[in-house]
Amino acid sequence: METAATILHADLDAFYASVEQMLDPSLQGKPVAVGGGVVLAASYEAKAFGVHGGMPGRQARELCPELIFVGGHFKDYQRLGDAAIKVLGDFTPLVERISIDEAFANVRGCTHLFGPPIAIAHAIRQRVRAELGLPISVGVARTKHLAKIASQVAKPDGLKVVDPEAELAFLHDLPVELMWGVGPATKTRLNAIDVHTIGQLAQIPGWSLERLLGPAAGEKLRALAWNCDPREIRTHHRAHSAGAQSALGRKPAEESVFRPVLRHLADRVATRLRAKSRPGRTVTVRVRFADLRSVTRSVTLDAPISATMILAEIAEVLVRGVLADHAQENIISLLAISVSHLDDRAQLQLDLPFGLEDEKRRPGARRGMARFMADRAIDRVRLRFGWESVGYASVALGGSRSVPDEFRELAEKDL
DNA sequence: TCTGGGGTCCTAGGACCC
DNA sequence: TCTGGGGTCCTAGGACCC
Repeated sequence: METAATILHADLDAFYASVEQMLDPSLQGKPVAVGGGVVLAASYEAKAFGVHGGMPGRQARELCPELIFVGGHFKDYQRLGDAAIKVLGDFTPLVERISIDEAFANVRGCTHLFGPPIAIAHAIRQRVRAELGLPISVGVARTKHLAKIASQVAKPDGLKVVDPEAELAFLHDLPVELMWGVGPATKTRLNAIDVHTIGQLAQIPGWSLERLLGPAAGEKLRALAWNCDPREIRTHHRAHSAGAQSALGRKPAEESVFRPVLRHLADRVATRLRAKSRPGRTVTVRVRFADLRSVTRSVTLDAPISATMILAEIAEVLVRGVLADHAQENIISLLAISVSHLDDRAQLQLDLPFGLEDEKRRPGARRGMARFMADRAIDRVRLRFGWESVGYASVALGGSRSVPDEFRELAEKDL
């Protein structure tokens, strides 16, 4: 654990919206929303009206009549997000990227080159502003949790340093929902016992907190409230799962609906698994009904898979099972496929065509090999001619998707 | 206020093994 | 042989994060 405040948390402000304002100066100072049907990101001017990410576009327009919708320059988001994180990397190799627009860094080892952490934080903000034209907030503290909270407090376009001597004084006045791990449900439970600040949470006896929130969450929040955060900067992560989902609006729960959607989802997921040579053993599907309740089904195979059609068929069997168990539901609003238990072996390997139940142990090697070769061929064609040039179900779905695939790709984590 | 997509972790019960 | 304990894996659901 660090003894000095050398952990930085850097977070680009209203990232997508800021990029749009930078690319088109006429948008500066104005309420901007990226997206259309759904708001993917809102500028600070739009947030002042109550507009926020995830909100339906219609509702956003009602809150803010002069709201300007822009299409979204997804390639630029990726490029500029990478460039901003790279600025951190110019100071230290100890960088942990959290998402497209956010990262931790530990500057403990480079202060002799660049000065104290506050000077480095200042330099990072200036460089991102000068070189990329984007506002970025930075928090500096002794722990990741505190650095993250500091950057939230610093927003927008600010810098906040938490001195090691003043940590609890800083932390305990803040509302509990600023803590990492306190979302709407936990906030409601804490508020119900009259806990509103992190300081109040810190005063709750451990056993009481664990009874309220469960052993893991209780212990974790109590530790964080007393600023015991042992987490180190981790420079490389391996993903534990990969998935894709698609909101459907309201569609009948019929094969003609779910089959093409599942193929498209399986295609997206399996292609990523193959690209990283990380097949997985557990297939999970999620079906959301009209009332937004959702049900999951999963199966764990004896061998990992990454072939598109095998994944699609297993997903289909699972979805049929869900629908059979909920025969009274005839409208579905979302389908999802996720593959977990990803193979950790680095080397490339062939897919074995395992299916469900009795198929679980039956090789059927010829069918599997044919599918594997077909997938490889499609992967190669796409590499040269683009995703839409060939595929199983993309054409059938073309255009009907609510969110552009470019946006989906931004959210994908490296496997 | 129920709206999009890609992830992580925790819980609880059951099966199974030692 | 009716009585203990520990560990691992699987499944389903929930909360949370960006």
